[in-house]
Order: sequence, then C-alpha cells, then structure tokens
Amino acid sequence: MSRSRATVSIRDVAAAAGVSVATVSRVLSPASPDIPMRQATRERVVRAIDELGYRPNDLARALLQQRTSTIGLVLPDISNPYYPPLVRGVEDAASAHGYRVVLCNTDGDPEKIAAYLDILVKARVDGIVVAGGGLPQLPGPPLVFETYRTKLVMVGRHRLAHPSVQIDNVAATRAATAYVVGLGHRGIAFLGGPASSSTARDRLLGYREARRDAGLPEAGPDTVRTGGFDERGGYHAARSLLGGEPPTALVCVNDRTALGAYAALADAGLSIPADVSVVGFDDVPMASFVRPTLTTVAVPTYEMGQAALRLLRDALDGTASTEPVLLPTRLVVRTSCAPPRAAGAR
Amino acid sequence: MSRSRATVSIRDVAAAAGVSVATVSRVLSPASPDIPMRQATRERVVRAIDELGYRPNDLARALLQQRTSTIGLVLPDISNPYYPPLVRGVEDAASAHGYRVVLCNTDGDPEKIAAYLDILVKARVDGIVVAGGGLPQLPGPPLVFETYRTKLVMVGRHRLAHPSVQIDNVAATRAATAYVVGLGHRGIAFLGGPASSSTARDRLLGYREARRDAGLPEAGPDTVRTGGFDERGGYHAARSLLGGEPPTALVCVNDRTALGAYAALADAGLSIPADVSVVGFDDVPMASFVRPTLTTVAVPTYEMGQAALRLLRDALDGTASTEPVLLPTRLVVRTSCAPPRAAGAR
DNA sequence: TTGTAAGCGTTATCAC
DNA sequence: GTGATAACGCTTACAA
Repeated sequence: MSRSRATVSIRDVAAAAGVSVATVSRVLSPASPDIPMRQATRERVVRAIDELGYRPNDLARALLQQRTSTIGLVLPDISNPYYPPLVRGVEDAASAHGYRVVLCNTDGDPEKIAAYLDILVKARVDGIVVAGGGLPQLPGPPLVFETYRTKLVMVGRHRLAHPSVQIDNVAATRAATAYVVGLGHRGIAFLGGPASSSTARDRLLGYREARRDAGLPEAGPDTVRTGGFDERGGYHAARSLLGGEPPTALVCVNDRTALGAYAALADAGLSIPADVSVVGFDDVPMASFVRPTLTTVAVPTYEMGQAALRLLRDALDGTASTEPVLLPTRLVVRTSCAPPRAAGAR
Repeated sequence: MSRSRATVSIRDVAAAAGVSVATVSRVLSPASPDIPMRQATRERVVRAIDELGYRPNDLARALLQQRTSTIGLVLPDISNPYYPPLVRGVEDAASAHGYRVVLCNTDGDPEKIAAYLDILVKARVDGIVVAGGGLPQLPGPPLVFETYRTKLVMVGRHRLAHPSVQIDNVAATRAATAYVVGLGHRGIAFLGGPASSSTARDRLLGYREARRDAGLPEAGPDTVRTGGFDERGGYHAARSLLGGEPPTALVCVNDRTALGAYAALADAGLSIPADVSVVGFDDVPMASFVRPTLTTVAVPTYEMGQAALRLLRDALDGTASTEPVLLPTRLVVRTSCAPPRAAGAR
C-alpha cells in the first residue's frame, strides 16, 4: 500500500499466490512441465501472474544465466536497399530461436563501428553479425570479444579468423561478363564501386578475368569507371563514359549503379538494349520492375542473413568453422541485354 | 588462479588495482570528474581497466537503475523501402542519446506484434516506437505498459492515447490530385492500397475530396483499384484498369505502386506522360532515377523517425503530449505528369 | 512438494 | 578519499 514498489516483480506474484519466489520461478521455468508440483499451487501462481500482469525481468535472468539472448547486427546503412533482406534473414532466424536483434548503422565509419562494438560488448550480447566490412581496420587485437565470450560472424569478405557467409563475387561477375561477351559484345565497360570496397574490387577482378578469357585487351581507365555504389554514382559514371565512343555493354557493380546508368542512358537518348546492354548485380526488387527488366546476378541475401545466424548459433555451441560458407549466386537473364547493333563491326 | 571467473568484472579490476569495487565504480561513473579522489588511485584503476580489457556490465547497471537505455522499434517489414529511412531516423537519434534499438519485424501480423511487445516488455525496454499500425487490434487494454512504465510512441495514424508522429495523408493526396486536375485531367484513377490500411484509406479519401473539389463525379469502382502496397500490386491494378477506356492520369497510393504502374504502362505500349500521367507518394530514392522521373509527395520519413525518438524521450521525461505531431509533406513535381493529349475532349 | 538463501555485476548509502 | 554492504529481480542448489 504505502510506497508500493514500482513495478510488479516475482516477489509480488509470490505474495499474491501465497507461495515462495522459488515456486513462482518454477512455474515460469521452461522445464516447468517436468517439475513436480501440486496442481492447485500451479494454478494459484498462474492466476496471480495473470491478475498482476506480471512479466519476468529478462535482465535479471540474463545476469544470472550469463546470456542475454540478444545479438548485435552491425552494418553500414539500412537505407541501402541491399541490406533489408539480409536484416530480415537475420531477424527471422534470430526470433525463431529466441534472440533479439540490436540494429547498428555505422556508415562504414571505423569510429562508429568501434563505438558500437563497445556498446554491444557492454550489453553482453551473445554474438554479433558484422556485414559490410570495416572490421579489419580496428586498432589492436579484439581480445575483448574473447574476454566476454562474444561470438563474431561476418557477412562478406574479411581477413579475420571468424566464421563467415560469402558469395563468390569474382566468379559471379566473370560469368555475367562472359554472358555479354557471348552475346557478341566487345566494347564492355565496368561501372561503379569505390576501390576501397573489397566487394567492388572482387567484381572488378571477375570482369577483368572474363575479358582475359575472351581474349579482350586489358581493361584500361577508359573502360572502367569507379564511383559510388548507388544510383547517383551509376548515373555519373555512365555519363562520363558516354563522352567518347560509347561501349555497347555495361557491367555494373550492383543494381543501384545499373539503375543509375539506366537514367543516364535515357537522358543521352540511348536505348536499352538496342544501343547498350546492361548487367547488374544483387537482383533488388526493382530489377524486375524497371523496363527493360534488368539482367542481373541474384544474390541470396535473405538466406545469407539466415545462414549468418545459424553460424552464430554454431559458434555459441562451439561447433563453428572459420571456413567461409559460400552461397550460390545465379545469373538472372531478363531483357536488358541483346547482341550489339553491328555485331563484330569495327 | 584456480577456477577463475569466466569474464572480467568490476571485482577483478578492484583486486588488480588494490582498491574496493566502490572506487572502481566511482572512476567509471559519469559523474567521475566531480568525485573527489586521489589522482594516483584513479590512475591505478584506469590502468587495471585497460590491462584487463574490462567492460562494465550494462545489464547489472540497468537492473539497478531500472532503465535499460534500450528501445524497441516495431514495424511491419524493413524490406519495404518506405521504412529504412524511418529506422535510420530513429536509430540515429537513439544512439545520439545513448539508446540501443531492438528491431522487430511483424509483417503487420497481430500475433507477431503481440509477441514482440511481450518480449520488449520482458526486456524492460524504456520505450517502444510502433510504426505501421496494427496496435488497436490488440486484445484488452495494454496496462502491461503502465505496469512496467514502458512508453509508447506511434508513427502514423492510430486510435490510442499515445504520442505520435503523423503526416496529413488526406490533404497531401488531395493536393496531388488537384495538381493533375489543374493540368486538365478528368479521367483520373486511384491505384493501390488495401482497404484495411488506414493510410490507404486516408489517401483514397484525399483523392475523393479532390474530385469533389473539381466537380468530378463520385469515384466508382471503375476508377479506384485497390490492391497491394508494392510494385506487384501496382502492376496488376494498373493492368486491370487498362482494359476499358484508360484514364489519363493515375494517382497512386505510393511510389512502389506507381513504379509497378510504370511497368504495366510500358508493357501496354502507353507512354508516360504523353498517354498517361502518374503521381506517386513517399518520394523513395528511385523516384528521381526512373525515367520519366516520378512526380510524388515527399514524406519526411527520416525526420519522422527522429521526431518519434524525441517524443519517446519526452514521454520518459513525463513531458509528452498525446497531440499528434504533424510533419509537412511536399509535392515534388518532376516529369511524369503532363496535360492530357486532347484536353477537354470526349 | 515447497522454502531458504546464495549469487549474477553493478550503484548508492553509509560509515570511517 | 575510500571501503563495506544493501539492494535490483531472478534461478538454483540445498534443506526441510
């Protein structure tokens, strides 16, 4: 009555049911069905819980059990359309196994990354999924994670001894490029992606390898335009390429870049695929709704998220390998590519 | 040495520094600078912290202080491109004020919503931001939130006595429709949005009001096509509309729907805006990169996220009003609208 | 079948 | 200036 404690705790339930806190705890325990208890007691406790609207405090439980059932998800920017499916993959798998997900947008900024990792360790998350890189730049060996038994799983390329989910960017881009080569293209440019990104570097490498496979000359600066990862970057990269003799095909570092190129091509009065063929990467939802529909490499982003959480659970069980898990990509042929106007001309 | 405790705790630091745990706590306290302490002591503690790689346990702190510095963010689906900017708005503001964000995708499913709210209460989050509705369908009065002093803030329309951030969907769609009316259009259809969504209903209402303003006949089923909120929904809605006498302008419930309509129009050999004008809603990033660029209503999504977190902080301070905070929208005129081919014909 | 009590890692209130 | 110690809300031996 006087000075009632703020919220409802297990003690209030115990008092209301006329039992000890241990008994209440037993009713709430996951092993409850196996715990011998008088039926009447159990019912009294359940009733008290209902009436008081009691919700057990997970903090206290976590403190005792040394696990929070919480994981951190660290990525550059959820606004990048590449990430939402990944996030859902992680979250769906996480919630299916009783984990909560703390979202951390870092913009790829090493300082923000470091700050978030610190926060997550202090929150004693059971594990952390890191997508989009940025970790290798961390100062010093991250033994903090060992100290607090925080498991790390990476999505994408990295140089650390942690489990990871990846795709073969080199092979996928090589195959995508080979596809336009097979269509008869020779003037093939590569568009977008900052050199600072290992993903972009891998895709560029795949493009170079495909050129070599096809006996095309080494790609020079005239056929490779680096830039951003987004529509704007693709737009400007494509524009700058259209100045000289325009290529007949564009291999883009990702779909956003490709969609930016679509806009640049339209503005230049060039038609896809009659004048220029375009290939993307990622297969974002828009890829099948632009016209012409975009031929692109489908990345199993959602599945990568799921796989990352599975790896995290394995790591928590002590049964995780640091051997990267490679998920398959697939070239989705749609309508943005066609043979060049005058195949073989020149 | 023997049976060393698993992780490093404040006690280990105290032992290493040869002080009491209270002293370590004082060094770590936010008020540390104001606490009188011998410089040498402080230094010894700091050194011990560094050497042991100690990170204070936020759970223990939270348990004691009755606040977790964590908030829940409940929304239908992060994969819906409308949400990422909102999420970033919330998260940026949250992290700026020391809050962690737990992400909860519900697919709008009442059961998932209820389950997540329960989880969040058990996690003793300080507050919850609910976007995308679905709450009113919860069974019974949510007095659990009162019991555990969990503050709720809504983004979008709702019928609950909680603070909220909203936009005026009716007025915005009315203005957008008035814009195409002003261009001379009379055959104006409304596309997409399930009737179950209050947002969709509001936008439809705005469309109807604009028709009335313009002296157009009440919209019948032939001019209103409900459906999904996404590209697919827009595509099919537009297709079904193109059967009879096609409208000269399409007012779409959102940009995804509009982009779906773009595809349907292209497939039907109709050109935008020569044959049909299109207006969207939301101003997602793609809107300025499709060709023709999409005329649409810009929604300050990121700012809404920020505002939601501000409201949550106000609520935690006890200084929040349940009066909805209305953020302004803006019609962004681009190139998807033009006067109808034969203005006034018929 | 149920209760008592120790302890998870902190902070805050007293003493000294 | 610094140190004991009692909470915070729970789970889990161990007793009864």
